[in-house]
Amino acid sequence: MARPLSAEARTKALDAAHELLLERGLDGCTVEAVAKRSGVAKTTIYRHWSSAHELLTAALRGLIDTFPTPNTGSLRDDLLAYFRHGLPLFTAPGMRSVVLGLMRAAEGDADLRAIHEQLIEHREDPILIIIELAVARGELPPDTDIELAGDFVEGPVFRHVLVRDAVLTDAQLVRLVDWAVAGLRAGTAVGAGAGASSA
Amino acid sequence: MARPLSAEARTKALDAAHELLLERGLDGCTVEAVAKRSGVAKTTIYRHWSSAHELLTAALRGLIDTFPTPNTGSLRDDLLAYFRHGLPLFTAPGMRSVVLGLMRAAEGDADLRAIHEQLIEHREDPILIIIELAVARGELPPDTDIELAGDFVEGPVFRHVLVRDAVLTDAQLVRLVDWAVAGLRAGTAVGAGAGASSA
DNA sequence: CCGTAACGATACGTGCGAGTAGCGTATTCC
DNA sequence: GGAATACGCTACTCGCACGTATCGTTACGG
Repeated sequence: MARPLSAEARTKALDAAHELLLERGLDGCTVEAVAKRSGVAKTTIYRHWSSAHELLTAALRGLIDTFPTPNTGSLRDDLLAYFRHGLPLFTAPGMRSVVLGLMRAAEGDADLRAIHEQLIEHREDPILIIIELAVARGELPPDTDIELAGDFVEGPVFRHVLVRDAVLTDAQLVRLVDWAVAGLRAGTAVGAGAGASSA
Repeated sequence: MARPLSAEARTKALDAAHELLLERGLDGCTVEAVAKRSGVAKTTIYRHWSSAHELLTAALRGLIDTFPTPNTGSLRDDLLAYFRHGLPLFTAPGMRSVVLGLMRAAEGDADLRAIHEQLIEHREDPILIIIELAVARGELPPDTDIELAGDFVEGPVFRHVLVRDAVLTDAQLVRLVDWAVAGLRAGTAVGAGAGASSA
């Protein structure tokens, strides 16, 4: 063999795929669109990835490896740091389509399902790690259902940004986080409002 | 004119469309699929609806007009009633695809956008009405941001069911609702756990 | 009871993206 | 420096859904 697959073509194609994902979402990230934008010929793309599917999953994996897992020692601060970093990504023009499309695709697609899980499921989701840390610190009750708490914390942001397609101001984010932390803390101390003595 | 458009064909097509939406989601509800399943010829479908788009929106509207707005006098009970009724619909095999696809489509599609808003936005969303009632009753602080509270309350269920595609047991639902109510109540009465003296 | 128009069936044409084939050119390993 | 091979390009087939055209058939209304 005289000539290896060029890293340049690969990089250019992946970059274009990332751009298309962010700008036009999952449906806009077709092989033909990637070829057109990147300048890499469609045939060349098929030399690097055996199918449109593999290109897409590769591009997606590249995108989701950018979420941080803050550890400030405070649940509230961890959550704020996480959301403040992740929000711009979620609010990219096509990112809603990516996330939502991913969920749809996850229904019947093994490869996308794996990405979906890495994006959202246990052990890979920074949110869950943040909550586990809070439980370990004693900031949350030891019997806290981690994954359910993850829904409780991240769900509101999801709904606001992805479902309602609304702008989430920092003040609103802070309020959501405060509500969530208060709710989780009240989780055990049901009968007593005493738990709220935190602030 | 000698023969009106048959209500039977219309009904059969809409029924098939509903089935397809619930079973196979937005993408599975094509004119050809509706024709095949309903036994109504594709040409006939186009006599009733001028485009695939109109058929789809008609079918969607038929689906979303089924959500209740309970008013038990208790925020907690209203929320539980709402979710207990709505959950089976959300968890139909294709319903996630419908809701999520709707959000994606809502990005650029005027008609779908209208449905999207009816489904999720202000004044049409039972969740928001439930919260408004709670505020009016004094169960929640008068300065509560209704829509943000809607995110806070419904978001967790969305994430659990739609995003994570997990089963939501009734015990988990109760816990989420309790967390949410506790969080919202703690909203203003920050310094004092006193507000929780309700229960 | 007769005409009108909806009905089902079939066959098109269109658009678009996946994936393939063949060509001439450029590059890199040996 | 030469052989192998990736590269870009063009052109193609295929599948699928939309939407239209044209049948013969059937049912309703006047």
